[in-house]
Amino acid sequence: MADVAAAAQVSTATVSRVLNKADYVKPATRKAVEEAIAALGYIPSGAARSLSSRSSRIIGAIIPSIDNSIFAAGVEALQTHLSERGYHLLIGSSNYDPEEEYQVCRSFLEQHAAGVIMMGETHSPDCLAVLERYATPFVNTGVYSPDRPYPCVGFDNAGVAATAVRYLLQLGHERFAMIAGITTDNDRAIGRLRGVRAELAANGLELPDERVLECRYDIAESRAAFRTLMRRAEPPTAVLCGNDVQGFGAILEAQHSGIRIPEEVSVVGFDDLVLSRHLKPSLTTIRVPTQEMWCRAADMLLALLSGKDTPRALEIETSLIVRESTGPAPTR
Amino acid sequence: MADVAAAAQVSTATVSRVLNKADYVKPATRKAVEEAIAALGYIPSGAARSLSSRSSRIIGAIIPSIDNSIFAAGVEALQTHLSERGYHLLIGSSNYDPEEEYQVCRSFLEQHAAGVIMMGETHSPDCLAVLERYATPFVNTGVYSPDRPYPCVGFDNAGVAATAVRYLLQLGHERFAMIAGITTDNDRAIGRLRGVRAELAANGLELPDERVLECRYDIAESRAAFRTLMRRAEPPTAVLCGNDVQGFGAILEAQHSGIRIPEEVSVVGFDDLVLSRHLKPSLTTIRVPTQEMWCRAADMLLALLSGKDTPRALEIETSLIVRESTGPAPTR
DNA sequence: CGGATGCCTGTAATCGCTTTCTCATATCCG
DNA sequence: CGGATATGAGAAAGCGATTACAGGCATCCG
Repeated sequence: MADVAAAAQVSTATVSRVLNKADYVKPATRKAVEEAIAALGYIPSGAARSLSSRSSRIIGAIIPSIDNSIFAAGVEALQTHLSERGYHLLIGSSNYDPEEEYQVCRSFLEQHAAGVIMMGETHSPDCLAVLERYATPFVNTGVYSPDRPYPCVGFDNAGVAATAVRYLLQLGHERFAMIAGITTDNDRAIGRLRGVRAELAANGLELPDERVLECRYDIAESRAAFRTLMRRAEPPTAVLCGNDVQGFGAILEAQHSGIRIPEEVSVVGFDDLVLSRHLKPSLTTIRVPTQEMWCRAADMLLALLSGKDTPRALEIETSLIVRESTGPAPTR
Repeated sequence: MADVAAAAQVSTATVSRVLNKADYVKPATRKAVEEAIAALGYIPSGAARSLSSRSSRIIGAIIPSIDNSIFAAGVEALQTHLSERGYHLLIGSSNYDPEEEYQVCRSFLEQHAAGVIMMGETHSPDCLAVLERYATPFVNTGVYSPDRPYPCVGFDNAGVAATAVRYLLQLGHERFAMIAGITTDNDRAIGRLRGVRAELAANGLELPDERVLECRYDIAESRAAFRTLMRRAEPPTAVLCGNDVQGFGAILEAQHSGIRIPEEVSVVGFDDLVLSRHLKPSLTTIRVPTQEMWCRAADMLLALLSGKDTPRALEIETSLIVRESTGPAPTR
């Protein structure tokens, strides 16, 4: 920076002013500084900046697993969105484990992250405490809980899952099953399962435990789960999946074992991944505008950072996309 | 840090020594400091550290697009691998554009990245220059060019693609087509196409331009490309895809338009994504151990950073995975 | 025409750590 | 037992920015 200042015949304070677009700087001076910067190929030190300004342009995002289309698409959108606003994205994955999430969070704080975006609202007390202690704002995504004190951008997983159930009820289904995500420490998975249960209960139907199989968002495991369900004495006529990947597992397993979808059994996914519309049969699912969700979460976080006032809970619209994998309940 | 030092009744220099695991510190003193750190919930400032030590624990990775399973899996593995070694991963995407890559690279340098990992070996001169200027080592992944001066971890795209061609030739195929990735600024896509062309030429066969369709790694575009190829007067009996996603497009399009794979046409992918084994027919492809590739790239970069000596070019083993999507050439 | 005002720029302290000296103490050996 | 050698710990100088604070110089107005 001293070199730039010398080259432009100004002080480092002025260079700093030019860099930060603030304050008064005479156009001619500004130009001289900018030319010096370009000529010297000067890149300001982010470390020094954040040290001295007590703020950084780094945002951390903690994702359960990047290796899942839904998160990958979100991270991609987030990265682009942030970089357009001059921020950098630090990523970490928690593997759905609050303790790992806490560790990642600490490492973000170590890097002076200005804010953090996390999935869900189930965080370890330590994690919340350390964020609080370092006065670092955060936003929960994938959930919508206006009554809770934490900023969030997402939707009501239970309510949305209930929508899918209502649609299947209209089609005359009565024997339901669910391939759910692992519910341990995963409020989204829990919410979806709860929503399904509640809506069925409201219609006098039950979802017995043996009709709920939890598995990871993994095609092989989901295929196995679907196979297990369909081999039961009384197989379900409708299978709700916790996520599209599980829906893919169901459809692919059906293709392999000759089960006809939707004639024998209807399948509904959740997320609307790109592949869903291309499979045969295509997958009926809940569309979640992932990219938008992450960008809105970033916006909210940036607003929080700059002290702008912003709603602290934002609901993202989801919609049921009916495709080929669902149909009327088979008549026995 | 001063608080910690005070609590442990030592100087900040000693706290620093404890933190950096170096130098001599009496076990008792070390323990006192560690307890003080834990008691105060102290998190050292990465910015101050890198400012003062002129080195950071940040590695930047520039990926063309995170929203592609192959990169997502790689990034996931990379993040985990680095975090186990005390490093943080900064990510950026280039959209296959060298200029964007350069900008991302600059922003990494701004954050004092200790090293950078990039895809491929096609980088803008500016990018190379700035990395050089800031003495920041980098590793190219997805390519293997032992003769070039830049560290790389990957494989010979042309050579590997040729393997797939040889296999198809053995099956009696003579009319080939290729759904290639967009070759602009993408040396991997170029290499694969070149390898296919070369191997065919070596066997007296030609791959005319009208039998090569470039499209993005996107199911919809690949479906369209496959459809176009198969509607030709003389459709190919073997279609090579630049990537598994394009292979998925081919298989899914075939499912929809009633084209029988492999009876009418054989399809080969590249990468061996998870879905490949689950589609029906399952996709014959080249397996690329992505996770391993990224981890080895990280290892090489860390070795470069610590001055350890390390080979500067590492070849990753790929293998042809024969599945259901390929078979003998149809007899006319 | 003098002082107030506003615009622009410089000086220097500071951010939280690392690291080089420097020095005190403990250990060792002949 | 004395001096050389390790070992352990502190003092203080930066690292490269930001940001009060201060001050110079036009401009403006009474």
